[in-house]
Amino acid sequence: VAWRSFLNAHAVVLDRVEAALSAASLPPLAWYHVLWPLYRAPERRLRMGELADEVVTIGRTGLSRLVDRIEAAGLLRRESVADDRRGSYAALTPAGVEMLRRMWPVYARAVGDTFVSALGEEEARLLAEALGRVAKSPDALQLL
Amino acid sequence: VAWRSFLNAHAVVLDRVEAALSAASLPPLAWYHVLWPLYRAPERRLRMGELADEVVTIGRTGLSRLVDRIEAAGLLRRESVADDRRGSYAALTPAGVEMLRRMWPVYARAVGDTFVSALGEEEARLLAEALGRVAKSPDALQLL
DNA sequence: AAAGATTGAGAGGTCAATCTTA
DNA sequence: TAAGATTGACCTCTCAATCTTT
Repeated sequence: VAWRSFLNAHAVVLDRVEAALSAASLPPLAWYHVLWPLYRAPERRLRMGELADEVVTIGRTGLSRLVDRIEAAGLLRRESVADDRRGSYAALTPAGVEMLRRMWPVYARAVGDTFVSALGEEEARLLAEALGRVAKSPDALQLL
Repeated sequence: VAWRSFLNAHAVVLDRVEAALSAASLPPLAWYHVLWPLYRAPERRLRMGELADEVVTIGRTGLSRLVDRIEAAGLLRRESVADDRRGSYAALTPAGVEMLRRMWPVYARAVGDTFVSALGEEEARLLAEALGRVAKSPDALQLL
């Protein structure tokens, strides 16, 4: 029913987005999902755990490896935390900011063309509100 | 905006679904996505290519491997095609039908609890219609 | 040569165990 | 002992190459 359309739409739009990024010789969408929260953060850096909470599409362990790759590409670097020597920051570099600037229009255009354009203004507003509720539904973790 | 809630909702609901299946000692959702189209098909079987078109969340190559595993579990078997010796069917077995029966209530309940329950009746209808349009938007594959 | 499907090599993900610091 | 983060072993997906049949 509604769930089916939801799954299909997700698959279709993501395919188009990745294709658009790839066609522009840009990194995959996951990189954007990491860089963007860093850009918005107070000092343009976040602790790994905080970052993991933002990047909903990947687990804490996968994030570690992903950050490895992005760091190797020079778009962020790890920094140690002053008052807690266990933790580490992921901190955006200037090259990372620049990459965000290049990815954004491609990402936005792909989503606009395939997703937003299929929705009316009013529908988009309604959908955002309804789906916001989904994300906050109670845990309901009564196993078995 | 709306897109963000969409991505979050997708991640949240899928997590819950996989957790519910796993807690019930059932296979992952992808198996359901393969078995269900077979169940609906004329002879409870489809050619690999047709099946790949139904299972939107995976590519043709990944489907080959996935079908390997499901076949090894005895839920389907491959059959040769009478008039085209290149092709092969994936055909549901009785054990496959039984597995669908066991997965369905768990899957439905998880989606119901996290997704449907957060939407109103009217919203669900609207959403299905709007997202249906997304899946059918034109290809727009003017690279670069 | 092209179509249907699978396979080898490699990229990227998870779970459980580990290392370090609190 | 527990918390923050990473690593080792393993699993699954994709791309390009392959095999078979048309």
